[in-house]
Amino acid sequence: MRDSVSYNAMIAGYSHNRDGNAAIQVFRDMRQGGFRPDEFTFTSVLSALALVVDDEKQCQQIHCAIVKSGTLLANAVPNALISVYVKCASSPLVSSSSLVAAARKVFDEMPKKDELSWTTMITGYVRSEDLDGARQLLDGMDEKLEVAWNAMISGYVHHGFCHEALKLFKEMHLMGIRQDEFTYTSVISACANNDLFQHGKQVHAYILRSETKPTEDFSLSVNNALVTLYFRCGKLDEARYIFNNMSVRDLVSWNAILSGYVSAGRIQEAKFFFEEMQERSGLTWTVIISGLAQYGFGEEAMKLFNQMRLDGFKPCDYAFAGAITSCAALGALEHGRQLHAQLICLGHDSSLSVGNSLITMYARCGVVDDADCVFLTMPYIDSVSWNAMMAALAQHGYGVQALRLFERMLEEDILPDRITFLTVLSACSHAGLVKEGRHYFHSMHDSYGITPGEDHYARMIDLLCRSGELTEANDLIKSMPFEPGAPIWEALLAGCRTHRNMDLGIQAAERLFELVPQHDGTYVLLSNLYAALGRWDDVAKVRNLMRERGVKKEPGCSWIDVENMVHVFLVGDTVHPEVHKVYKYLEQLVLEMKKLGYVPDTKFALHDMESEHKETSLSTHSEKLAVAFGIMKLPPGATIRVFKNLRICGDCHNAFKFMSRLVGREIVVRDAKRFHHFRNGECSCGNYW
DNA sequence: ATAGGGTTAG
Repeated sequence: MRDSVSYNAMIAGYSHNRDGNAAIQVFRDMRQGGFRPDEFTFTSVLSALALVVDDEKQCQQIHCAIVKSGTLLANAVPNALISVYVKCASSPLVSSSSLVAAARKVFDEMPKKDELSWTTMITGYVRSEDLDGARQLLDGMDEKLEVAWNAMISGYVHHGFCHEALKLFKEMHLMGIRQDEFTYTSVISACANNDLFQHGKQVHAYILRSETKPTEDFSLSVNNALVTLYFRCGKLDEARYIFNNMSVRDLVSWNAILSGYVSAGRIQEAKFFFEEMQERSGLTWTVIISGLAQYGFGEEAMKLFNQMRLDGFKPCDYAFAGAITSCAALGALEHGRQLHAQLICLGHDSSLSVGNSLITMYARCGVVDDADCVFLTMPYIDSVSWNAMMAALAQHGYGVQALRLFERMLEEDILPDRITFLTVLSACSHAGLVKEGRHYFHSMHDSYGITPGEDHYARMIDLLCRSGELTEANDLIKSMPFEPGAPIWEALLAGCRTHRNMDLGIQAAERLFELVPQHDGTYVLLSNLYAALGRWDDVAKVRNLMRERGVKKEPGCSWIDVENMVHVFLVGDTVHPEVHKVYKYLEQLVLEMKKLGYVPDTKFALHDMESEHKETSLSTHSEKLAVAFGIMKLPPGATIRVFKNLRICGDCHNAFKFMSRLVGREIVVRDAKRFHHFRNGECSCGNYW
């Protein structure tokens, strides 16, 4: 036979071990056995219920039982009851407002509220996003209760009201309320996340002045927040200094220094710290994976994504987004599809960042339709989604559709940002929409108050140059409120090459030689400009200049995904195991293509900067090798998707038109700038690239 | 009962 004391002990035991359901079951047994629950029973059972509650009825039932038992007068019981209502309110399945109101009723009826009552109630409002409700309660509180103030401040920070948080922080100081590490860390991160670096540094100075005797825990958490603050304001050395001088570091410290270096683009340092870490969390992996993906280390990112799983971590949606971004960069369509399928199984596919990265992945792998499908089926979208989808259309030459999407975005009252306009301008550029480009370029400032940056000017100049408006482009450069940098001159030089404007082209090249003497692109463009005019002596001069200055041309490199394996070909490749078969096959193809009227562009062969030797035949271009390999290996009718690190060569572009007709297949080539879809002898870029 | 470390778009 049990007595009520042993029931209480069992309930408390299960509850302590976080087994809420078991505790509740014992509670039911106890009541069926006719035992009267007392205040100790209810405090245990309420903390058990808080672990599993997801339904308003459960709250009401226990509330009712408590009222009947008359235990509401002991503060521990109503406090725990408030806490259950609050927990239930933050469950996604219920409407929180009535639950918070019920909690508030319990709170109001308490004759003597204690610190816990106030804090729990205020946290309840914050959790259910009722910041005004929380604030009213805080303002009506006579006690100087720092925990409640901290909860309020962090509530403001998490909901983006960082200025309110800072105001409250000052007020707290003026009212002489004790401030602790919770206060400081919240305020520092508010500053770090909202570009309020001056405020952040003031807070730092204030802490240094005001602190009496910092405990170990105080220093640890405050320094963790400070490391992030200094990274965000670009003071890498100061962040590192704080980290180095910390007497104790925990996982948060290491993650802070890791993500600091990642977001500063210092991948080498990030990798170093990642390797050094003794303990890692899911977040650690997510940070390094997305960092590697973003800065062009796709293979490494994928490797770590797999390793993360082997280490027993379940990747969160952000980690998946990083892996998907890697697939986008690598053009690993099948792998990307597999990740997508896994996400659907895991139920993560409604995540915003996953959806956004999928749009980009499908687009950068050449299948715009699938990108569009993701975009259309996402349950929530934000400006990133719109930008990603517009970019997808723009890269594939669907300029008009991209602009139509932009107009729809405006109709739906989504505010365009700087990236939106970058995308809009490149959509115009890829599709030759000069008039539209001019209009949007002006409207970004006039209608949306966004000052065009150098990158916007560069796109605009690119657009003007492509359509032959070199004078207007030059005027635009002169009208810029800042000194033109490399991107501007590059756009101008590229345009001059297309339209054979020698004077302007040389002018641009000279500026580029000053600004970025080691950049191989300048030499290539200038040499192409000379070649276009038949000035072979000058072509040779540029080559010599390049050699003298020790500038190396980045070798052309193309790759193709066949059966989930990436096959890489370099220009004039001799490394790929099957490359000799590929050369033979390509020769046959060229013979057949000549019958259809293909004439190899020999000018290109002689003066192309990509080939080391003038005699080298055109067929050694890496994109030709990769496409030929694809035709050999992929099943009949399958689309050939090839990726190239540089821009596609003119002769290859011509050759692929014939090839697509000859073998009756679609050939999709992604080069450094955009996509080319070859189908039935035509290219989607309309020779405008 | 409150905090400190993150992501996707060009």
